[in-house]
Amino acid sequence: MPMIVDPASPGEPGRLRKALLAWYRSHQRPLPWRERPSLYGTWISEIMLQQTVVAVVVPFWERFMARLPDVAALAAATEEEVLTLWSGLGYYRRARLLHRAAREVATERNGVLPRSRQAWLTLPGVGRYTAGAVASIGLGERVPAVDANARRVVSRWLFDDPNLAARCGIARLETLAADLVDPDRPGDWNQAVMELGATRCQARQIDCSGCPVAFACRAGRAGTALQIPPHRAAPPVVTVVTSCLIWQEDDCVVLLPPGSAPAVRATGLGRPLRTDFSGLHPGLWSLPGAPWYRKCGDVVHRERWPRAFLRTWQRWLLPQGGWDDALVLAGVVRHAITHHRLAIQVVRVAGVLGRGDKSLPPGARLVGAEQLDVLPMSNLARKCLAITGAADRHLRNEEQDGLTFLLPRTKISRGGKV
DNA sequence: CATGCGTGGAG
DNA sequence: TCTCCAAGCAT
Repeated sequence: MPMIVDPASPGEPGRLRKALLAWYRSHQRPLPWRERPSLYGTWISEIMLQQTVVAVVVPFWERFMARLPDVAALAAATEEEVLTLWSGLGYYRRARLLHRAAREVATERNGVLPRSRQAWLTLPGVGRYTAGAVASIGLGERVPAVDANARRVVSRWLFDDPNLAARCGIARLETLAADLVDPDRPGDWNQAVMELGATRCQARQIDCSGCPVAFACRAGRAGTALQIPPHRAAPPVVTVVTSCLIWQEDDCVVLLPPGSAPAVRATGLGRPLRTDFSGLHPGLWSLPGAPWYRKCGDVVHRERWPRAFLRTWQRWLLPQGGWDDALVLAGVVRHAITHHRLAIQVVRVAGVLGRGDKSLPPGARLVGAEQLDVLPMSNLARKCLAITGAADRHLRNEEQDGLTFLLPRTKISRGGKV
């Protein structure tokens, strides 16, 4: 690798540091974890920020910190409590690893958080980036924190040739980035690099004329910044159709416990695309659901989905038949999960118990509206529930006991009786 | 090293 | 409506 950090060119590190830190001081956003800095709060914020935009994280961080203000409280909490606080934020494995890490700190470190990047790296859910971020921001340790933003920004500073930049691996770039970290303000430095990447130096949109450190940027000078780093081809989008059931009894709805397999398997829709959901929404409660089926452009298939799912649910709930108007297609919820685009046929039924032989599936719970707030559930499930008005309170974003669920605006195609 | 894992917002 | 993606990590 021919590229070596050259502090004297494009600018001595001192000049680069001074310019970027000055910009950061006047441009940084007043985020809550910056206003009330603590090692624990920094840790929580960094886990929440993984692959998540700042604006989404803020209310979740506030709520989490109010409920579980220190590592002892987090370790003492149940996993269900932690996941409830995480509900809606996504990537739920982060929450379980965070909880596991807190318990590890409590039992194996006398409740004291690690005091170095090296030690942070041993905790579950803490990788190279997060360890560097927490150690530099929370402990003042002079270590790099190279996320996607930092990688892009530093690559552009150091390389003008996209091919050379592409061949510089993350480990190598981390070494190069380490030499740039400001010795006196490593936390501010790392945040400044990321903030620049998030605002002025984005992947597909750059503002070199407004950049405070344009003088130190080789790619900017060469006009190659937008090609660095090379963007990877996104996996092809897969369109999927599935169904879930809103099964009401009195004022309650049936929820299945974490880890439940699909309750039914539809016939007439071909081979399911996916039946194993053990990795999706781990630890969360869910509505009774069906496997995922690949959506074809075929009009015939499109018309078959609602009826196929209705028949399937009917057979599951009322095998004795003779109650044909009980099931209603309440609507279609659209939701994206990674590269999958889901169209979920939401089917509703009420008052099954007592009319037939059907009983609750093992582990299932009848949950009232007030309980929905204190159970860990995905936003996908909440969007489906919102269709019926069973979760009207969610839509009004009312607070209960310090918890506020921020449901996204959900577009729902209303269905009728079928 | 490739893949799976959520979600909402910007363009 | 659709594409792209945003402060990664574990496996």
